Amino acid sequence: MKPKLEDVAKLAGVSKTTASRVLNNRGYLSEKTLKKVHDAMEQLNYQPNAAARQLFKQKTGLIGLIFPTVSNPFFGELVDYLEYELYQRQFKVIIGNSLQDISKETDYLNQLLAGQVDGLIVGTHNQGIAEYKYSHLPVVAIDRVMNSDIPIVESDNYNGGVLATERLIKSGVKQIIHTNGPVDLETPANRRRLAYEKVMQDHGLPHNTFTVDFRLSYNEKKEQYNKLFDLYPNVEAIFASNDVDAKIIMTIAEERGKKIPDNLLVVGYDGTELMRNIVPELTTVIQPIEEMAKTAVDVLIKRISGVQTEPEYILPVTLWDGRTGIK
Amino acid sequence: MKPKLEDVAKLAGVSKTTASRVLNNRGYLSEKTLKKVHDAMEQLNYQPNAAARQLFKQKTGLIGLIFPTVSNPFFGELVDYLEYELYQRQFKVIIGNSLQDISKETDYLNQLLAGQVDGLIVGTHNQGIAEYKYSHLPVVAIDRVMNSDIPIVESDNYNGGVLATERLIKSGVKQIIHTNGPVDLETPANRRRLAYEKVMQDHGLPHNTFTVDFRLSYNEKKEQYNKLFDLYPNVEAIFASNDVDAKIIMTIAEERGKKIPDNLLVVGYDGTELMRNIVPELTTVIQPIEEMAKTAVDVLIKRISGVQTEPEYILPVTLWDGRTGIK
DNA sequence: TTGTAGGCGTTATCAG
DNA sequence: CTGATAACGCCTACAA
Repeated sequence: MKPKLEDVAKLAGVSKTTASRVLNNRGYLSEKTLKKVHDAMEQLNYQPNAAARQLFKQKTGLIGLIFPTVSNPFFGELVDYLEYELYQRQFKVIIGNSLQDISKETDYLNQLLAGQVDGLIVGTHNQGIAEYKYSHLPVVAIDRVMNSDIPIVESDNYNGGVLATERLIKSGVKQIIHTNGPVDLETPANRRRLAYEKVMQDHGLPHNTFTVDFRLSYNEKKEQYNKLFDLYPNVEAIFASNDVDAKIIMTIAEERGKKIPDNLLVVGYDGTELMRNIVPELTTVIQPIEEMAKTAVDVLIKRISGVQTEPEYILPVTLWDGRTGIK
Repeated sequence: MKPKLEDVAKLAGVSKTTASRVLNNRGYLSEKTLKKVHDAMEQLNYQPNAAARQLFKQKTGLIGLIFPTVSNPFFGELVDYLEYELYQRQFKVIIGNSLQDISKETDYLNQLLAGQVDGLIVGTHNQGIAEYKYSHLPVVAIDRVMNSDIPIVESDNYNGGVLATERLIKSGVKQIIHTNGPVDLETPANRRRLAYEKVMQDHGLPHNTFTVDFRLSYNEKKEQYNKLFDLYPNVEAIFASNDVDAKIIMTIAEERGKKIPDNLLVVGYDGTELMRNIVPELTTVIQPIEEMAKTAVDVLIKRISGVQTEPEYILPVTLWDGRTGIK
């Protein structure tokens, strides 16, 4: 059905080898055969078979991206930039969203490690993935601690925590709550919490972190955040773990009669282009998503080519100073 | 470096054939060899080579997804569901974001048509893609007209347009503007415009559609929407082409001193989970994203198995009745 | 400048 | 129950 190189060769009246040479511009070809072969390829609408090439070359031209879900704006934008950067370097991208299933990450890994991809960029929240160890596949982690062999690209979470907390303290509020994922997850995002705690302590203020699992549905999250307000009725400010949650918190606060920023200050985290454009009033910490993507791809390509890389790449964050973080 | 089946066979003291049988649970195996081979596989941490399999089987287990960008919540959620559905059926997913480049779509296509994938789900906004014709690859389009051979999965855009327009008219406003992409793009989304025009006419009201290209950056879009207000200073309501733009319009309106909903009604389109949760006040038309993804995958699988399919699948929309659409 | 032959790793057919 | 062999489509020594 689908033409192969041999068909092209036959039609052009040459050997497979010659046809292959034309296909890859290798060696010396006479103008005449060049044209013959090109014509034949066109006529048959020939496309070289990817699997055969991969088998021979021992590389696939594919990179696997494993992230919780592209329906979250942060990961959506990150994956978008990653795909863009990789495309520039002739790589295509296989994506796996691992949020729903804990087993799915492992499953993806096992399959991808089967020589299905030339490298992996990972930013999942699941844990205990021993599989990474067993592979010699180049891997880069984004905002996620895997193991000592795997380089991490991350934004400056500690400084982000400092910026957010200090912004809130400046308005003179005392009761500032931080929301974050489970502590036991070994992620650089935990440094935001450390920064928050340190800054609060330095100012002689009490710190309280309210834990909410990433994986919860929107309704479950709303329930949790309602509990936050029940638990801390006098809360004056919230430093949320991400912008989506920050906005949900704002809505709940308003439902409960709290005006923002008068009765409650809110600072988010991530600062995606989307959120900055549709909720510009939200004060937030901007992660340099494009830079993170670029760096991750650079590092991965280096690893693929066997070049040495650093264990950690920390990129600077900035504060988006909206109306919700100051009064 | 990486062990192959032959290494496993050698270690287990059997032939490649037997090892392959164990790997695929095919035919009769004695308990003893079964164990031997399994042990060997474990010991070597064997992973079958994907390219070799693909070459032999003539299928890749991959589906290509070509969409404008996953950083838009609608496409993000859609891709998320598509990936989920396809994973359930043992397919992995290659994604291509074609928004930035016009040539990128063509490029992706050509590469993917090279037997790199077993099927394609397409939802781009670019046009004039002749390549689809030349391939016998199973393709399904989402909300996009390709050519007569390619089935379309879409939500009921016409009814969506009716719901949105009628919602606005109910509040007694007269000057209702609709925003949409370029008319010349042959997309089912144009039916929203038709519905809007028809409903307005039926009510004896004037209709005006304001064209804004999808591909514009956020800043360019803001500029455009500012022009909208300059052009129609007395606008009373806007039926926007999507929720993100609707929210941007709301922000601009408020900057210009218009209170919503008192001085301006706004209805969006898409109704993603994200937007319904972070901007619940926005009245919008909900596209059944999950159903669309399921249907698209069903149809694609049918096509791959050579089963006949309908030319068009239209799924019902619903109205999300927020505070911005009524006064 | 062009052709022949063998191999990339897997699976299926056909004997045994 | 198990093993040899050919084939999937492409690419590159090596020969001519």
